[in-house]
Amino acid sequence: MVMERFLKNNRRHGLTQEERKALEGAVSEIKTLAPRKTIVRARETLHQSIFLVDGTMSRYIDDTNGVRQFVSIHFAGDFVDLHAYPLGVIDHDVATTTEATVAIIPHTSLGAIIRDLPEIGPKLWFATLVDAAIHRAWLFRLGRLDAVGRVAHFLCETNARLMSAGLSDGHRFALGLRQTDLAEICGLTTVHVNRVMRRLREDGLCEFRSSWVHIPDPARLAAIGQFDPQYLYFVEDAGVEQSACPWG
Amino acid sequence: MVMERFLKNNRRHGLTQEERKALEGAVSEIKTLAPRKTIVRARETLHQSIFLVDGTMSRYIDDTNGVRQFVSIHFAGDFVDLHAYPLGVIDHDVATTTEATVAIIPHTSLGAIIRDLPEIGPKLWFATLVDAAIHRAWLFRLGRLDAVGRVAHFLCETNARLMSAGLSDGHRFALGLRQTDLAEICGLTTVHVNRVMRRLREDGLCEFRSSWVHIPDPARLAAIGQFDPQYLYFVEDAGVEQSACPWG
DNA sequence: CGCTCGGTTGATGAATTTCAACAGTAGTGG
DNA sequence: CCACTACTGTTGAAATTCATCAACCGAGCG
Repeated sequence: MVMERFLKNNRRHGLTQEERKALEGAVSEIKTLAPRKTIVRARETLHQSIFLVDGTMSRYIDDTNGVRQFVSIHFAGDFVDLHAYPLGVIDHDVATTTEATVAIIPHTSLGAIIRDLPEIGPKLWFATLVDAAIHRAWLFRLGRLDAVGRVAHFLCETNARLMSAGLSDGHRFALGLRQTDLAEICGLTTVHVNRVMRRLREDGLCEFRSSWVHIPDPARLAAIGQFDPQYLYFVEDAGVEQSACPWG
Repeated sequence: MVMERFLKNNRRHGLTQEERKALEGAVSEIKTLAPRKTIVRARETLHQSIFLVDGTMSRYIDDTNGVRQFVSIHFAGDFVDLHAYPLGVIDHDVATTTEATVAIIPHTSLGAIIRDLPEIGPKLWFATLVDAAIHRAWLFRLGRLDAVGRVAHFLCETNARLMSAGLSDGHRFALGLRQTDLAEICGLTTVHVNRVMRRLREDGLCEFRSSWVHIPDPARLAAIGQFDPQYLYFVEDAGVEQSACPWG
């Protein structure tokens, strides 16, 4: 049951029972990682990828003064650095934020599975491209939203992703992030994030207390953050014609 | 010779002669597109992808007021929306910036090629993941650099990419972008980009004249933009051990 | 000539950072 | 139980960056 959440919500790219079994059979090790540890460093050549079973992890790039920019945040069910398989070398660091349970999958095993089950390759490809789509949404967030909008957008995205993983009821979820982390995600200072959080709290838009987040009115928060979950690719729009992708 | 530039600079993922021929044979149409036209809209289901033979194109997301954020810019040799093949539906708009010559490749043909030439799939996957790595660099740029740094970083990246495509000598290149475009790339206003350009000009770091860019001292500009081209994945570091990727 | 488009400049104000200090909470050891 | 420490959150004041608004310039072109 280690990978039951992987691609769970996608009709078109969901895994078959056989494919899921094969992936789980490829797990070489399951381990628990301490919180706030860097697991992989930029420029490393990787021979394995990390599937996140429980907890949260992040990917980030530090500037020359050590100021950090998160480029991704991952929850249970995410294949955190699957892109290291085709890329070989990685261009950013990977770390835990909370304590995390991870399944390690060697790239040699991945290669074997992809050869044996030709339909799984494009599904893995798809999974890495959803990460890219999320990158694009983050670009929009940083480039075009003000501080309140950025935080609101991130919280909406997180709520949507955690809902899809069964980890949010749509209004409330646990989140192992500090205000400092929000700052490093949203390209702001900690001080300013603190002011933004107060503003959201006073406006009844979001409570952020002791790692619990409560969103009374998700629609209103989404409006402020100009959030539209389409880029998360959870479900195909009903009635939309399928593309010609032979693996579709 | 339509696709000669594609993956040209990558030793590990470079195409074989046979693979290149197959891709070129899959081209259903070559056409010239007028500048500043939107070619694909977000949420469209695509049955073909665009390979850019000549000119420049962009991908962008508009906010609710129509203010634009570029998420990607493409030059000759880029497979602009190859990710539409696994994704099916696209999460952003695609447009020309200059007049552009493009080769259209139907997804059905792509599927056939990938079935026939099993080694090409991972190379295409790789190409889409380099785009994702560039997205991450853009996130760093928007999140952690000030206005001067952002513009400097973008110009360094563009110089590096155009050099790799044989379109820059390392100091000078043509660029069909206005200051307004730089603003939409860097998350700034046009007015502020103008002031940044003046500053760079006065400091002898960059001339930006009538679509020509001149960079007298790329190293100094790179320092200001904290630019490190590793994320472009042009060449593998010599001596770095290869990953276990069976397609490597 | 007058139009349009892209670039340029100045004045002003708002958003955000910076620096600095302090508060609350939990853990730890005496 | 208290003192001490460490960590996260909170607040204030000042400085800075960047956006906004408005005007003008200069080249290209009908």
